[in-house]
Amino acid sequence: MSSELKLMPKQKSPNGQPCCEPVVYPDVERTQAANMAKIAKALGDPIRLTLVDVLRKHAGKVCVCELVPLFDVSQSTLSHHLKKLRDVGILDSERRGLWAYYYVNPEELDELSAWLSGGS
Amino acid sequence: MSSELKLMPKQKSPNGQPCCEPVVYPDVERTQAANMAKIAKALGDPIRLTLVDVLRKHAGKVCVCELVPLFDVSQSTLSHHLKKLRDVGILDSERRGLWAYYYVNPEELDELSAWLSGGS
DNA sequence: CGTATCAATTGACAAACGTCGATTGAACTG
DNA sequence: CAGTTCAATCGACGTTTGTCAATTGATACG
Repeated sequence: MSSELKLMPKQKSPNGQPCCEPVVYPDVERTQAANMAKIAKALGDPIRLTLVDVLRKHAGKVCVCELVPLFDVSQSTLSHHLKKLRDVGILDSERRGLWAYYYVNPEELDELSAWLSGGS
Repeated sequence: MSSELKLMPKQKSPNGQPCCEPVVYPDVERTQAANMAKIAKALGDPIRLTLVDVLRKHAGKVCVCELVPLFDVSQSTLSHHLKKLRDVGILDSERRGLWAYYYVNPEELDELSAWLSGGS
């Protein structure tokens, strides 16, 4: 987990032909890249991606007790995945009595979404 | 790494109030979710995300020898990241003599991109 | 031929991950 | 109060990850 950037290739030419013409450089900032990678990583599990999908489509806040039976994993495992999504900011939660309700923070997906859509 | 889906919460009501009104269910198919999670996971590292960014912006095929000096990691580590991106189909490569050239398979990002953009 | 260069592979290692069962803590019920 | 229920946390486990140095394989040069 790092991504320090340098610049400029060396491009030795054995027979005179260069390996390539133009010099290449990154276009996203290091901090942008790190943030988007963090979001992508959180989405990089089928259960977590499905959780985000369910919560996004639902638009309201959804009780954990409704989410657990959707998956074939234990309650503690699902809680772990919810925590992971909350840790990176994709989800937020709210407690009401015994129950906990989760919902999506849509803005948190915007940067990655924009980048993926080809826009710089 | 699994994500088997069931259906229907149980929704016991201690005092008569249900924990929530509507029943929730996943909207993406299991195989879609698995595929998108695979792509997201591959993008879940700052170096790999930056590699995709560089190659996407560049539009032509880029020599590995130009990519290595952009990052503060060893040549073998970068090769490992490139392989990972190629394994999930985001990148393809082509050998010309001593050099190897990588380029983006843009369609491979479309499904995740569309999902992230709010479209089902 | 022997040497040099680029990129992929191997082997090692610590860190992070996904999963579970068991426990804990909080809040409601009777 | 004692008992129940929901969700979070803990402790353990096997697997995967990111990294490096060293090696290998392929190709080019003299």
